[in-house]
Amino acid sequence: MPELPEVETMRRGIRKITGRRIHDVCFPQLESKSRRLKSITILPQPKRLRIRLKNRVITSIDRLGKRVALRLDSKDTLVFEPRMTGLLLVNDPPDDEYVRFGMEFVDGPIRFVWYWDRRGLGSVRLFSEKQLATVLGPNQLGPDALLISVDQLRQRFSPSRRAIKVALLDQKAVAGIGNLYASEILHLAGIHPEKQCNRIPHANWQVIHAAIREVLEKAIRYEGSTLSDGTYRNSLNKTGKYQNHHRVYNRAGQPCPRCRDALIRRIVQAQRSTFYCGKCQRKRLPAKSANTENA
DNA sequence: CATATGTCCTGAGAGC
DNA sequence: TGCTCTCAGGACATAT
Repeated sequence: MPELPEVETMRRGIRKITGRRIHDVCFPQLESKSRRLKSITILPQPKRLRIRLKNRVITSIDRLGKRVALRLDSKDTLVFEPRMTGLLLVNDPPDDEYVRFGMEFVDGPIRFVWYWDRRGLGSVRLFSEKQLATVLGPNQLGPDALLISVDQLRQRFSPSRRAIKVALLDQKAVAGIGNLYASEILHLAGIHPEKQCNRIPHANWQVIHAAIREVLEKAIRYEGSTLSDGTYRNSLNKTGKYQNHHRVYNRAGQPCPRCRDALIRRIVQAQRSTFYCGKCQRKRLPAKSANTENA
């Protein structure tokens, strides 16, 4: 489930192709005889895509939320969208049916970049400048989770009646946060995932903002999370390490790492699992006791 | 308009 | 053993 940290790790893993010329591209899945898998979305059609990519120079590599964007000297942008199981792998062509797309480079340290995708929910798409602006412009994608300011966060979230966990997943509100990191962020911030945005006190947005940065930056340092299915890998096909630092995700029934007392709970919000500590993340503040100063 | 739900896809694992 | 079923959650389409 590549989210911001995993996609940022992919971007860094291929950044040495910046300035390099695409010698050729290929579509291994389409060329293999295995008709078992559905094809991923490739736009435009492979034949036309190859014409527009061949001999183009990559001028820069950006991340757009959970997507990797290669800017070309033609002003086109090649966008990889991994969704659930997509990966960008470097060199060693993995010899299996899930390799969907490849780029070859003649010079530089990286000879090949591969787009691999088991479930095939992801896509490889080439956009003109104009297309990119309409498909992935500021109206479709909110500020990046690592760049958004406290005020932007508050302005975009606090009017909403949605639960904070559900709102954090909305890429139009803020780009890059997915199901795993939303739970992690809210646990660090001490906010109940079902708390409605419009009932979150003004000052708490600063806490949430800080938690977003802290969780995502640490996850990037550990090169993302490889879950028990082992799917996610960095560009060298190595597992991420942040799963060893998860506070709540997939830890239902285990003691909360903060209070070391209550057990992590799992609930479902918008058909997705949410994990939290009922003690550290209260929906309402504990009732004030009149007897606390009794001595 | 805001918000909620359904859909796609594959492999793993459960249950019988 | 081998079948059916459920689940995982990215983004988007459709419904309320």
